[in-house]
Amino acid sequence: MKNLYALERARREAAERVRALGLPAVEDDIRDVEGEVDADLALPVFRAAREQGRKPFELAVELADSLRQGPGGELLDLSRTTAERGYLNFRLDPVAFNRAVVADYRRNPEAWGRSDEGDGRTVVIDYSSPNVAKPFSVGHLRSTVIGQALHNILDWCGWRPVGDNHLGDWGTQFGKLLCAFARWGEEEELAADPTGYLFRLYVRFHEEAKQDSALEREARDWFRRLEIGDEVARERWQRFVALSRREFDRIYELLGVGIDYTLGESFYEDRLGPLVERALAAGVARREAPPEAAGGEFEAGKEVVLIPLAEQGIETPLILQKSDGASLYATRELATAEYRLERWKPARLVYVVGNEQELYFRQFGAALKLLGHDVPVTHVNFGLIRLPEGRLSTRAGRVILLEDVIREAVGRARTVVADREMTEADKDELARLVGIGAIKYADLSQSRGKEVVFDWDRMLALDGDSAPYLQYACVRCSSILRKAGNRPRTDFDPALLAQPEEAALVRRLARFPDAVRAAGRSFEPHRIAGHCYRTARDFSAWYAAVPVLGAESGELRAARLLLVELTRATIGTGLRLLGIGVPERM
RNA sequence: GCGCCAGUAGCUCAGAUGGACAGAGCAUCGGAUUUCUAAUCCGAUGGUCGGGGGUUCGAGUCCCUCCUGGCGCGCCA
Repeated sequence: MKNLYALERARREAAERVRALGLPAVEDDIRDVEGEVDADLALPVFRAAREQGRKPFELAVELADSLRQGPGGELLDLSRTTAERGYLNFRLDPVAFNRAVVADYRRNPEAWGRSDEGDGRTVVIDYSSPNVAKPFSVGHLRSTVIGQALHNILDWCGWRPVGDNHLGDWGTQFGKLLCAFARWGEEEELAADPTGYLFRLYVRFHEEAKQDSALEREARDWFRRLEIGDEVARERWQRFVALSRREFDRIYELLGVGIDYTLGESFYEDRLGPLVERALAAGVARREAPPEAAGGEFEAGKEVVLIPLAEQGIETPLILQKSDGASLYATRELATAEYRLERWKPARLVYVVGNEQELYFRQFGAALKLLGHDVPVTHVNFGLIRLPEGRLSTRAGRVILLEDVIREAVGRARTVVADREMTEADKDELARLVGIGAIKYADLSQSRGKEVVFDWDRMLALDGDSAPYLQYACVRCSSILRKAGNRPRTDFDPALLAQPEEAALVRRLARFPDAVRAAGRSFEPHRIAGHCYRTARDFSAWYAAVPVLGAESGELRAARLLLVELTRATIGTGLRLLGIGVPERM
């Protein structure tokens, strides 16, 4: 038996009542109403009217009349049902609704907003996935922050999420790095500043390769040596990976991100050959000489292994093996997917990867299906972060280091906090929560798909629609509850919450479970961010208008204290789902 | 050339499945603090939703077309 939240029950009730009058209304047809319309829930009857050959206006009036005269409702005050311009407008019964919302929360305060949509099914989420030997830039931030939020959200929606950090620790770029290191590498410099130095080598490689075409060939050969297990290549590669991972771990620590598994591309190395053979044997893949145009750097006449996808409506085939026998990103991805399917038996695979890989993921999904795996693949895409002067490019050395952003954000927050009455250590901790929260919120509060032009002031906003605004609302709640002794009374009637500002706040809070579900279904964390922001706004308005601790009666005070607690639970949970922490004081 | 994404207030963005007069933040202007934290609240100014057609009782949302920007299109990841 599912526990439905108050708003769902109200919608169901409205739909049932309408169905009882002979109209095929579904729960989803009932809309939440907000703003100046004089209603809480509404049903447009235009379609039904058309099917019955009636005028919408008349039908709505007739329905409203019947409902008004019919039996009373549970959560709806049917006596106040009205019709207006083709809409059937419902009113909640404020007494019953307030009680229901409070009861929903009290049933299990720790699980407020949870649902069982996922039904315990497993979903593997591939996110963060930075490349070894490259600095962690703000570009990787999006995948990391969105992925972690989705992990939390899907968990709250009843899924069993498995996060997998698919480290870019294999591929041609390592050939380049090994080549560069063999030519110009200095052990002392590597020891002094591992990732910085590797990055400089990588940039230098690309600069010199413009002049010297031999370098590209040399790099490919180094990667080939790595793949066949050459000892020098192996040893150096292992060191590069270890040094980078240490660096990444430090950044995840700073961000407060913890990913369930970190299995790099190299982990799947021994599955690549068999995968290609199997694809060939099954007739899914075939050998083919690449078109002349793409030749040049490769030996003419040699064949690649590819999966043709024209029948799937994709003109570009997916190449599994280069003409020199080396593997590709796609080969490793397919092997990775098979491993994940075997190990975790997921009902869905999710990839938090940038927009630019849209075509690739269509190819990947089609190829996976051809290989006999029927699991749905979701590409959770997001827009590139770019600078006003152009896109970020590791090769061109045009990067913004995440660490610099963090330092700047925490620094700005620290300035605001400077004159607070608290210990220096508490100020540091607070600045960290606020600064990092601001960075994450800037990313998670807007829809994923859009390109982002990097702007310090916008990313690090500390007022308005920002993380600190939400954190502040929570802190005010905590402060009130602390002063009330943190011991909530339960002997009051939630129906006492009848001021306009608190009625609005209760309705807002009641929508939280919907917001979480919507975020989970669409893989869009910003739906939760938006809801939390609106909640904080409603709370702040209420806070300014209505006294809590100084309420006229003990019972009213208790009721309002519960509203404060519920607000904190809502915004606090929302922020936690987004991976943003909340301080005790600000 | 083909494909994907985007174009909403001066700036940055919300507007899921088409629904009631298009909403926020910032900026600008004007107010609020002997009372639970002013990182706050209240109010005002500000939009032919890129242009043009179409479908519909109803379009920011769907279809067509054009314009602008970004990205992608067999041996990078």
